[in-house]
Amino acid sequence: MEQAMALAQAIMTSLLDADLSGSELARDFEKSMGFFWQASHQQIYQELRKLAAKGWLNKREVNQSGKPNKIVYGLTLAGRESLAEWVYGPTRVQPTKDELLLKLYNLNEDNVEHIVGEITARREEVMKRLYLYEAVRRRHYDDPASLPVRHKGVYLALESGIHQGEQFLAWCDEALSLLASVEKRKA
Amino acid sequence: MEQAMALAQAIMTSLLDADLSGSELARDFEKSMGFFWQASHQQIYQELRKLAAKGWLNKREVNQSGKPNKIVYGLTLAGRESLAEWVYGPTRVQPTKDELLLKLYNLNEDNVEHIVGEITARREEVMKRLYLYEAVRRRHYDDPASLPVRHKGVYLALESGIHQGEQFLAWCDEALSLLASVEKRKA
DNA sequence: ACTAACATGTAACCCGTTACATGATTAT
DNA sequence: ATAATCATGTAACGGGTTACATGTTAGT
Repeated sequence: MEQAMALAQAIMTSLLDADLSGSELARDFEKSMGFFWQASHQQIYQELRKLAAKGWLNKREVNQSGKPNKIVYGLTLAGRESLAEWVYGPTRVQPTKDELLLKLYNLNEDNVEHIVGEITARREEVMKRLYLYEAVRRRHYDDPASLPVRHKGVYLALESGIHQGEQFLAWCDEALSLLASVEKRKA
Repeated sequence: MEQAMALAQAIMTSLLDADLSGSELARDFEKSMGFFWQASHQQIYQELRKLAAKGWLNKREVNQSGKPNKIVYGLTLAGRESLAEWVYGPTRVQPTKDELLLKLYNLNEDNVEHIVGEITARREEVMKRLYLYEAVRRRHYDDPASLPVRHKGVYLALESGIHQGEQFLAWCDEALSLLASVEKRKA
């Protein structure tokens, strides 16, 4: 039934604490679990319909003042049970595909400069996201050991994102310093 | 023309140094660039046909003693030029989707034990790959600063994999130590 | 002969992306 | 009115995965 990457479970997980509409979910994916899961709104609306048809979600329309109505989805009991079971199933990882690393295999005197530029730009992006994550950590997860169990899990996921970011910054610095010598030699 | 992740360029990059057959490419993807790019043999055979049709690769059959014949592909001049241009195009990243992090959002007293088991298993896997990468580094990239330009790029890609692995091990340790307290409290 | 490994494929299906469409509300 | 934003979709396309198919060589 579930062959592909678990978008269904990602959505249901987002609904653990609060009922959300499609557009809210799409925004949530960018912010909360965005660093290890992404989905477009088209994907989400489609999946929501499937999940509702399976009886794992229920839907209700909500009037909003100043905005068009939204359709809010919530987990059913069957949905919660299915999600709880899913945790014991096989775990898949879909490793990163990064064209930047591929480009590095094609490095030469002509394109060093361009690639150095790309690395620099990526470093900036990652640093910005890292600031956000660390702000969240400081605000909500100051004392991890005292958190309730489930929040410990969320904290660890966030930590994973922070570690990855820091690792990437360190790698960028190493790369830029190694490539600086190439650029000089070229000049 | 090229909308999706650059499998075509990944293949052509693998053919920069040596001509290879489909099955050799499939094996190469697992070993050399496997940590940031993966492709099944079905995907590769299909893409090879497209690339040959475009005139970016040429093919020739090679007799092997003790094995069935293989069809070896090599870059044409047009292929090399197209690859060199591609480096200046936009760079896409397809971030990791990791169900383990998603499962962490669903952490509770009942499943902690299972999740701890999964983290431990993943730690083992990553450590094994890390040993391989570090062996390669020690053997071929002992003195990065003195490498020819393109090998500097390959070295940096490898370094990226090593950094990621080390970061992941550190994260596992943090996670396991935080979750150990949960398991004890449960007992 | 039979099995196992190697090498190259084909076909069906589904997921995810891209592009486009529709209606509601607010602001100017 | 018109433009801009929000919210919810539909449709087409292509890439990737899964399952299956075919032939070759080596070993027993």
